[in-house]
Amino acid sequence: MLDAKFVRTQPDLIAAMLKKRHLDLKTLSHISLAEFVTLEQKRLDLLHNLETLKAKRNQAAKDNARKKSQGKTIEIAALKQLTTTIQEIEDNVNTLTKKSKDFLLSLPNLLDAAVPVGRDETFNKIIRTEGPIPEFSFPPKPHFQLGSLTEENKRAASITGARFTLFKGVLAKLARALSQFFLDENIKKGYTELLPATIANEASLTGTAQLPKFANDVFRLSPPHENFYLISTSEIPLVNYHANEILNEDDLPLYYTAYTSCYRSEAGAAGKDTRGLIRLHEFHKTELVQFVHPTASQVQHEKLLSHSEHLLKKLNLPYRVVLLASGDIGFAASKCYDLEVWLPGQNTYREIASCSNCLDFQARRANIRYRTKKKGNLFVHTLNSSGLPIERTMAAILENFQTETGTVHLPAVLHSYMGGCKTLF
RNA sequence: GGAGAGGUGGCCGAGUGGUUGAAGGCGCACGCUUGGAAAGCGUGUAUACGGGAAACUGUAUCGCGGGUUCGAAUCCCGCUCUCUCCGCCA
Repeated sequence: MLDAKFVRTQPDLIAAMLKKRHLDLKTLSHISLAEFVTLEQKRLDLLHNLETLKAKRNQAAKDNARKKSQGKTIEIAALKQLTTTIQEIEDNVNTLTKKSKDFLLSLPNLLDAAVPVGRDETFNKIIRTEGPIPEFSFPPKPHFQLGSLTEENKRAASITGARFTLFKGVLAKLARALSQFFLDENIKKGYTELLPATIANEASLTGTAQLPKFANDVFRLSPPHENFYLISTSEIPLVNYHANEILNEDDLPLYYTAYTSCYRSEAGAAGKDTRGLIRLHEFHKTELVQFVHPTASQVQHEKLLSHSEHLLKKLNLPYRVVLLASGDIGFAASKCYDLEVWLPGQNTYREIASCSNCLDFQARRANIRYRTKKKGNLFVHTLNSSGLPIERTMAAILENFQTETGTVHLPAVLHSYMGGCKTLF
């Protein structure tokens, strides 16, 4: 969420940001920027009016208290009328305040100056490419044709449905090994491990900005549990871990990591990536979240990126770093790097991690501040990155390290996590 | 699921209708004291929004939302969370 005062005093900057993002305000909100500015003006006028009347009432109540203690009579009729008037104006103010807040919640974050301007992902900027692309003496297969994945996917579909998966034997063990490996490495980098619930409430999803705009992308429980949602990422519990808190300035930065299941409805993705492990309704992911001092967030963003990259490097997976364009970047992010891993079976790079600096956008929504000695309580900056998703990493391992006979050589760092097993299938 | 108790500032804790944004304590900051430290003494110490160049000032906030009242931390209703006991349960 952006600061109300900022939006009403500099609406042109908001308009410019929306244009860069190629977003039409009409699709976000039923009121325009100009209407918001007049709405705010009206709200502040009424608020001033209301506060004057309340001051009058408070003074009268104090006078009455004194009179009563002196045994004098109290004049009530006029004050009764005053209370009625106050209630009417207060109702109006509340209505306007809610409209104003709804509008602010529907606005995406401001963009960093470094974000490439462009309509879609074709404008993303490739920052660097890491690791040699493997060469095969045979046509490399897509991951879903390796091992027992085809068969297990059928079973998963019959148990649940499309876009669900199931692992058996060594693949189940590989998933487990990866989760342990990721958590261990993240802890080494200074992250504190959390194991949160994978259901969160409406306030938490609003805090990280999955709500109100992206309600279609998440699974919601049925009544009477309609205030509960399945988390689409553990960023939700990790960021909201400190919701409504005032942190110590000296404690920043705070690092958290969690391995959880993640649930996504993939509402707009019909027909895309229908086979294999790339796009699932339920997948597993280890996530990285940082709460940092505003002056440090640029530097921390690069550091966070290096933490995600570290995992890919340890696994010897070839990847590239991409800076997302204004039309492709997420709602809450002001600047975002994607890590894209090489998938030989598809002869392309695919997103495997998303590393975002949200500035104070989420902190404002979730009310996460830090205490300063001189400047009062200020909003922290939040950053998040994948560290890493299990299924997409498995797909990358299977495809990059496959052999002509169909076996797969595991990266050395996983051998101990696999109980000494070095080759799959 | 049943019964009960509770939610007050950074923390602990008083307050059951009236100049209470809230006693007292702890913590913290600054000063005095000391060779130095501790103790002691003094002063200060919530947040948000609005107005003001500033000093300062108005409003709101005692879990959340409603209600009663001239006036609510205090009374009433709903919700929520925590704790204790019972039941059930991985």
